[in-house]
Amino acid sequence: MTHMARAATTSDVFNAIAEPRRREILVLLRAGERPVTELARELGIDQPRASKHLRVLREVGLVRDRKAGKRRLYGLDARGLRPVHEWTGGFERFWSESLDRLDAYVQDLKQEKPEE
Amino acid sequence: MTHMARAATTSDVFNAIAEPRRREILVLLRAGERPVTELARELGIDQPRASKHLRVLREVGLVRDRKAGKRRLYGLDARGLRPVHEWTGGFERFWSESLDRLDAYVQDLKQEKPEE
DNA sequence: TCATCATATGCTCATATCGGCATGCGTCAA
DNA sequence: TTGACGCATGCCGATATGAGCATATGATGA
Repeated sequence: MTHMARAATTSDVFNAIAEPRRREILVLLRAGERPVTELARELGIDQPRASKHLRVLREVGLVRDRKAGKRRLYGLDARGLRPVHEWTGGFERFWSESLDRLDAYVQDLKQEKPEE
Repeated sequence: MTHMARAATTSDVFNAIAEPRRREILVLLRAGERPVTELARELGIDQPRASKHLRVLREVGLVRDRKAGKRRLYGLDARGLRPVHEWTGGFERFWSESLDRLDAYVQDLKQEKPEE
């Protein structure tokens, strides 16, 4: 406990979607529920890997699963993505409203003028 | 090289913002440029840590820096957040348009698996 | 009960990080 | 030139993962 090292990630949506495969899974699930095997096939990865990614997604609440006979269907529950969308949205004015401001910024850089 | 292990993360925006501190830094920078020392103080962390996080943010292009005399001012360049905002936006209909659909879904769950 | 299909887990290896510290480097002012 | 100041890095320790494989668990139907 002396060294805290990493910050325990897999229980937070931001980290869950930091994994490319997991983002792919979420995208695939927009088309509807699917069993692990099919997802694995569509992603081109083996079943254990797919299951593990799904587990992470389930733990953060981005997917839900339900048994369907011998299989287990995974479905999307995108509500957890809303906070991410809103957080990034908080920066919208910085990328839309100010292309000119960015230009000005670049000008400042060139002039090397101190300010604050 | 037989084992690929992890997928090289810190060169992608999704991973950059998966770190809480880094998100805090971006938020702070919305108020304007700041030198590392000040950011560190505002975050309550030491300077080296702040510098490292800023480095990651710089590498993915979310912040820019410019020398200002003895100091180095870091500024926000949120353009890189736009893709994240748009990606999550692609799931918007799944969290807004269908609260009722979700309810129905939950009902199904309860009926098939009445416990746990 | 048993064979089989569908999934979830357990383990090991190789890495990517993050936190802490100590230290190197560059800039400015006296 | 020298010393203080502001930052960036290097290194080490601890740990979270992800890939790969092998195997345990569950559920189904004969």
